[in-house]
Formats: sequence, C-alpha cells, structure tokens
Amino acid sequence: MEKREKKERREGLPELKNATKGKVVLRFAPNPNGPLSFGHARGIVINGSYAKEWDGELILRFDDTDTVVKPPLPSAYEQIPDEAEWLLGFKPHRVVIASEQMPHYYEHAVKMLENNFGYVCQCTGEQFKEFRVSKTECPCRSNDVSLNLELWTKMTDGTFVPGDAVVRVKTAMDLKNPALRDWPALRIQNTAEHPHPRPMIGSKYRVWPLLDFQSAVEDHVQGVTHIIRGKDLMDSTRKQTLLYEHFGWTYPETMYWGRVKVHEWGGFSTSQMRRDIEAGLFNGWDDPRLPTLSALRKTGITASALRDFWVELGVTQKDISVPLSTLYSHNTKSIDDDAPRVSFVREPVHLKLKGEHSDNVNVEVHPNHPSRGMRNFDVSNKSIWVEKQDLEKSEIRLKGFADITLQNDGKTTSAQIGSIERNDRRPIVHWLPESGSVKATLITAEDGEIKHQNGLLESHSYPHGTMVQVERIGYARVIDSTTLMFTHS
RNA sequence: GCUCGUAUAGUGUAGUGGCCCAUCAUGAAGGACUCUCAUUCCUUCGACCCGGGUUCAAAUCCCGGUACGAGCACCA
Repeated sequence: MEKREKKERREGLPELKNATKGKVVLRFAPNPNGPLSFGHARGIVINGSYAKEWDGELILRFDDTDTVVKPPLPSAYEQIPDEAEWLLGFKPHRVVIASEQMPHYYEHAVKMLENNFGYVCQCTGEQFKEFRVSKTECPCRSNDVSLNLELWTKMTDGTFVPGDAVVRVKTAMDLKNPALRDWPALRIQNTAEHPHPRPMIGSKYRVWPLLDFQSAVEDHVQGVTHIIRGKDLMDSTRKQTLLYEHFGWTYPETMYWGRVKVHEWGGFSTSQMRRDIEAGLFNGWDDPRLPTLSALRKTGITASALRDFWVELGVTQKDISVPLSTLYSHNTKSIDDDAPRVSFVREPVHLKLKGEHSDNVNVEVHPNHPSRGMRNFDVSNKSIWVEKQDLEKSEIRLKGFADITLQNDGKTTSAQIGSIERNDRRPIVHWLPESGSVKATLITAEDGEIKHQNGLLESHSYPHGTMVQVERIGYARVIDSTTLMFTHS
C-alpha cells in the first residue's frame, strides 16, 4: 500500500468504530440529582458531536434509579434538556427516563431468574464480600428457579426489606477481576421513607435496578450502538458484557475518556454542591463560583467555546488537568469578533478639562468593524472620569480623544489638553465623559468570592446577555444597563 | 491487597514500525499592526516516563520497572 506524502493531522474527534451513517445511536445518561456540571458537558458534547457527524441519534437518559443516596431533583428533569440543547445547538433526539422504564427492568429480571443466570441472594453485603474475595460460591447461587421466583415475589411485595435480598447475575466466581463476580443487579429501596420525587413514581416500586443492570437493559431496548463514557465505568462494561452474553445480545462499541480536573477548581460533586447550596454557601446552581453549566453560561462562556474545548481534549484515556485559560481562549475566539467595546471606569476620579477641544468625541464600537458605527462621548461640559490607577503618570492619552497633562493644585486634579493627534508613546487610558456614563457594577467571582466592583459604565442599550469587551479589562456579559458579569480577561 | 487502565513540550493534543532530529493548539518571551493590557499576524522556547528485548528500522510491538488514575457499593 502506498503511503501518502505526508501524514495529515487528524481533525476533530477520533473515528467511531463500526459506525454506519444514519444508524448510530448514542446516549448521555446523567443522574438528575442536580443540573448539569462542566464535566457533564463532555458527555453531551462528545456523544452529541458523534451523533451529528454520523447522522445518528443522541438519547438523553435520566438514570434516576436511586432514591436514597442520590435522590433526583425534580427541577433537573426540565433543566437538563434545556441545557443540553443550549450546549449542542440541537435537541437530543430522544429522552428516556429510567424510572418510567421499570416494567422493562422487571421483565428482564424475571427472565434472568427463569433462565437461571440470575438468582436472589439473601446474604449480607459483608458475607458476600467474603465469597467474592475467596472465589467461593454463595449458597443462594444454587437456589432453583421456583425458589428464586418465590423470593423475587417477596422482594417486590414488601415481605423483604432493604438489605434482606438482592438479585445477582451469575458469572464465574473465579473471574480474575473480583469486581465482576456475581455482581448485583437489583436491590430493595425503602421507598416509603424515600419515595421517588417524581409523583408518578413515588413509592410505587420497592425493587430498583442498579446502574449496571438498568443501563445494560436500557441500552439494548433503545438500540444503542456506541457508548462513550468515563473510564471509571470500564468494569461496568465488563459486567454488562457478561449480562449481554446471558441474554444473547451484542454489546455496543465502547470508548472511554479519562478524568479531567480543572486546575482552578477543586473537586466538585453534584451531591456536594447540592448540600452546599441548601446550606446557603452558594446562591443557587448558577452561582458564578460553581462549575455548573448554568453558572458558566451566566458568566458568559459560550456553548461553542465549551464544544471546542471538549472536542479538543478528545477521547483519550489519560487523566488530565487543564487550566481555565484553555477554555477562556476558546471563549475569546468565539465572542471577540462580535463583542461591542464599552468603557468601564473603576475607582473613578473626576478630571476637569482645560484647553481647546471639540464638544464631541467618537470612538469605534469595534475597532475591526468600522461599519458598526461610533460611540459618541459628549465632553462639552469639560468633565470626565478616569481610573485612579491611571493617574500615576502625569502624561497620558485619553483613548480616542487627546493627550493630557495632569495638574494637581492640591485640591482638585485638572487635565490640560495637549495634542488632539497622538504624537508620542504615552500610555493610553480609557475614560468616560460625565454625561453619558452611569453608576454601575462589575460582578466578578474570584478565589471563591463574589466581588462587586463599583464604577462608572458607558451608557448603553445592549440587551441582557450581550457579550461585551470592557476596554482594558476583559470580557463581560450584560446583565442590565448598570450591571456587568465579568467573564475573563 | 486483588483487578483494570494510562504514560509525547508548562498544559492539552496528533502520531497505530520507516514520511518524526515528532503535529496542532494553548502558554511564556520577543516583534508587527492597533488611539484597549483586546483581536489579528510573525518569530522564538519547549516533549516521546525508565530499563531491557524484537526488527535492517520503534514514540509506535513485547517484557519488566516506576508514576498516576479507576473498580472491588444493596451510588450513578
């Protein structure tokens, strides 16, 4: 075979194995115990991008089968699809809610018992752990089918309580990997005390499937062809493959990604965030200090920046730690060309202008796009504001206006207008006219703290959500005419 | 402890035996442009974990070591 002259650098995501255009089905399966976080975005972006690339489908599946340890948050069922759509630019093709698929799971559980590749185990967790490590078969494993079915009834009808019994999948007890030996498929939950938060479900079921069983059955029912998920679920794949063999099904193609840590963020789990929010440590899921999708969105990170970010990281199994600057760089690329320039003066100091100048100053809305027009500053009353920090030098240039020399008579500072044309290398500073500026706040979230930087903002009428570039400061998202949410510099 | 996985510049990433004295991005430094510390453009810096082996040839295959991560939950 002839080699090409030069190896091309692969663009985008690695190729999907065994994929047929139009026949690819992928899924993203979060636990709706909270809205989506930054990490979830990877699952959506990667699976969604493949679905799009292969003209296939993306299923959004709510894995809400735990009512005790990670109880679902009702609002998440509404919020997650919205967030997924925002991030992807399209709606997931199907939405599946595991708690509504219980009949499927029961049906397959019974089939598993009837065909004798599953059994009801009445050992305690500790007892079974010993069997698992010593590779010995649990006594319950030899239950005959009718006994298993009878015990199953006791699980479902409430005779048994949580801890009394679980349904296990038969594997070989001498499997090399201890994690796979006779793994548990369904267990009993106390849904009287911990009802499922969805009123339709509530306390209707006592026996609930565990992730590996639920996910395995659901993937088959939905016709999933490719599973791309974190490598922490590698053993899950192996467990599920064992179950698929029992059922005579073929397991989907799988790919994994490694752990991602963002250098600036600590470890955040959805459960922990939920506790912290409920404890009042944060102002809700979209608190800008939180790594949730809603917070990122609120602070001005765009969906396309998030998509580019995750696609660039790809689907490697390496555990990585990325700095936020990588995300910001993508974000700058996605917003700068559109972002109108505005002036925001922190710690404003008033200056009286002395000398000759015109009454109006025009500066560009966007320096790279003159067609977007000019911003007009009225300086007829000779009063302007500049940042205190910029007053360290006495020779400065007011951006787009004039060179000035500062004069301090001990009480007030005035500015002697020098050249209107720029004719030296003195520092250029941004400024605002007295008329045409309003008191405003720039909200920043730094070092786990929300800060409100007061100052003066150029009057504008940009709608809520507009991304602007605050000259010499950075990018920000317009909240209202007097409030900006800082994005990054 | 048992099991599984990963290891390319500061950070990510491409590379599946010869095109590789290694790709692209980001970062840092310098410069051009610019009436923003923005954008854009240019230049520079900088890496195949270690040790064996297979081969005419290894970042790429094999073995060992080391490091890091994950699973071993009646969580997802």
